[in-house]
Amino acid sequence: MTAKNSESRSGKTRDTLIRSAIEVFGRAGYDAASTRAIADRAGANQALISYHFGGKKGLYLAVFEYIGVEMRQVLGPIAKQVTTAIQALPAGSAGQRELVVPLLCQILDGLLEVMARPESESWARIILREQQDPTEAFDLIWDFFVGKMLGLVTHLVAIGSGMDENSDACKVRAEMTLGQVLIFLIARGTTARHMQWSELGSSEQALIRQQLRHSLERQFSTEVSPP
Amino acid sequence: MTAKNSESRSGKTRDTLIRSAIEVFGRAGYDAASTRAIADRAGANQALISYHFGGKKGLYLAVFEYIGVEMRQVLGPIAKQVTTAIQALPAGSAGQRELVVPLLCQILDGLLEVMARPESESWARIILREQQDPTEAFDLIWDFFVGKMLGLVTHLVAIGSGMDENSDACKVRAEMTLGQVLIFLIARGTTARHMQWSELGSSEQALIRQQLRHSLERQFSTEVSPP
DNA sequence: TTGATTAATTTAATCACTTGATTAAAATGG
DNA sequence: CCATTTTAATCAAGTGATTAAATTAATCAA
Repeated sequence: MTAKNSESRSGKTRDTLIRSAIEVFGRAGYDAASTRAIADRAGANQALISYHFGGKKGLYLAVFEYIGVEMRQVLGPIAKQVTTAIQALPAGSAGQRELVVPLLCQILDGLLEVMARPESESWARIILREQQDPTEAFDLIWDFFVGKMLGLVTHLVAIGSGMDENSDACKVRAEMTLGQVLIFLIARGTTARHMQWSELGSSEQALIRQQLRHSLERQFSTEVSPP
Repeated sequence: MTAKNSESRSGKTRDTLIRSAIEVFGRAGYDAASTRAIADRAGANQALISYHFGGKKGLYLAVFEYIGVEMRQVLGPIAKQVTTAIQALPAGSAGQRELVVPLLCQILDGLLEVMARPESESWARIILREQQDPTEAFDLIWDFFVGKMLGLVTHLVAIGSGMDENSDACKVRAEMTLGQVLIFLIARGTTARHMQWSELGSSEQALIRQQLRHSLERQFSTEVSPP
């Protein structure tokens, strides 16, 4: 196989096409995004999509592969950090429970920051669309993004709430926790009107983080909760 | 204007087309949904879409009008019930604060129930899509669905948390609260894998409601929260 | 109750246009 | 020179919209 590195001529074209495709797919959705629009934005010939990716669907998959790699680079370190922080303390210890809220904040803040970046706004849109009708493309990011991050959150929620990590109740609780921050990425239309925010800038993110921390502290404080 | 009631021949055709359009738009999205597919599913001629709605876009708007009416019928009573319950008690009273969690549950349970119904699964998909790129169609449901329901939640959160109802912090908190339940409607793909749920049936909804209540009680219990 | 008249509705055919993919020729660079 | 990559032209299929003809149902006169 010829090198896919972005140094070669072929590699550069692939890169440009993928980057353009992320924008167009994100804005229009898979079906409404025309290969011509993608090629035009990339300053490339339309036929190159078939040549390099085998077709529109191939390009779409390449986009998810690309996003998966980028996402791993940003969220990977956070995931590792959180994992080691938990494992550093004995399971069930009070110290571990005290870590739950700050670690949850760390994960959710990272998620918010990554997905709210102007560059990755298209990511969020693409993933959200795929989310509603998962195709094979979803597999390319599920393992890490959802599997790993959601798994970590579930683990933390289990520690913080005393629930069994493998119980449905705990998983539900974990998704609810994620929902508290994801809502701002998903319901941008509503947020824009409700808050009269034109963008999800740093000050808006700070406010969300602040309220998120309050909420998490209330939910997973170290006091015992009623059975 | 000739009657639009579903008794007349014209009215029946309009009704059938709208119902079919909800399914097709929901499954495929606006662009990917072809007028022929909509007409076929409705057992009608494709040209009738232009005749009755002026075109594809007109049909799309009619769909939102339809959804808006239906949603009002289901959520309207809940909204009224909650409003009167709050107003029955003096503002700032302890009794009012005690109502916050049950009333929030009532709203969110209603939302979950409505949007999780098999018939309205398509609604959720259409609204979510529109949410990401709001067009004029969004206006047809914003006022009630988001404006009113979100407004009520914001009001309850204000009472429960002691925040100023008009502050950004309170609005953020309200959206976070809604996010806890909406995530299950939005991230079906993730939920399906994480929980290994094939549908959002009554037992699944019951589990969500239960955890939701726990979470809300922790967040908005009557104890004073730190400033 | 008839049968003709008329407007509203439905149908089939066709319009110009865009879609994703393919092809053969041209260009590029090692 | 030659393999790789890019280009322009073309394909069949599908798009939303429009048209004129056909059908339906209601109205009025007898």
